[in-house]
Amino acid sequence: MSAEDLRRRRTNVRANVRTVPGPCARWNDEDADFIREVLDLVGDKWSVLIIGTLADGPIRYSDLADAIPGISQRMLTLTLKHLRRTGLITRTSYPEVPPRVEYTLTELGTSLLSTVLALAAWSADHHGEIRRHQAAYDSANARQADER
Amino acid sequence: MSAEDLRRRRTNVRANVRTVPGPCARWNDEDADFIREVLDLVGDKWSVLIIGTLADGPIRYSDLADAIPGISQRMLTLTLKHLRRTGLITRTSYPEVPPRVEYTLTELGTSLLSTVLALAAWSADHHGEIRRHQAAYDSANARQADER
DNA sequence: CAGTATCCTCTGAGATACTG
DNA sequence: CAGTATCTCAGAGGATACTG
Repeated sequence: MSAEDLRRRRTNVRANVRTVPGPCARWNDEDADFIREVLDLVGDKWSVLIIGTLADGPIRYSDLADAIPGISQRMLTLTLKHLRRTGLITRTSYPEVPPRVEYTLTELGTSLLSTVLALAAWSADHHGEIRRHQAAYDSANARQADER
Repeated sequence: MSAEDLRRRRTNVRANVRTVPGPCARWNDEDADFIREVLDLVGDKWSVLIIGTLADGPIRYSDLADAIPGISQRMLTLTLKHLRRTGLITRTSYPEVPPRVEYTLTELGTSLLSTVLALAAWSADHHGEIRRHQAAYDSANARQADER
């Protein structure tokens, strides 16, 4: 299945159902799965940060830890395993003393990175707007709480 | 800050640091925050599904529940609140009997949707490749477990 | 250096029951 | 219809200590 198909397909499914009884369209299970798949991949706290760091070229475990403030060894190791299993990164260990291990972004990983960066860019672009909405929403809620 | 800046900025920061002591670049805190912000927004289990459903036009609470199989009332309500607070959707209640409430995607929400759909499309495109990597990784691990 | 192994906490999310 | 109120639990993630 191709990229452009996704949007088209869901729209079609929706349209089909809508013409039958009324408004009650449902997600195609497969489409929902694709969303779950990416979220499972990049929806966690560290994956994107790691992938972004690897974008600058191969890097060692400890340098990775330094580059990503706040990550615990446990989470670093776990996330690296996860990314490796998915084929987004590769691990190369050099039999030296002291041991050296480098992590590298695969082509698959690079292709994902650019898509994810678009998301971060969206956030950067609309950050102000979002903050304004949140503030408005919160103050409206505070007023409601007062009235009670 | 603009969309194109994001990539450029991080690269610069990285380059600056790299020229000083060695490889030990760190994420700019602000950039990492942008990533956290989107993830907090769409990284959960239901947000994207809801946004995607709203893309077809305003829809009522109960129709939303039907359109998204598996979601609980609690999660639907909670996620709707979250999206509303961020300004991605709006809520309009019509004072009728029985009550009618419609949720509508804002422009902000629409702009996010298209970006997120790109991610889903990526998943659709690389799904096969990912599955192959996972299978390979798992069987390699199973062999290791046997050898022990 | 590059990880494991444990323990612990806290939150995301489901199930169920109730209400304006 | 469109929610709210509780209870519950699994697992994501942190802290700390240990190891090939």
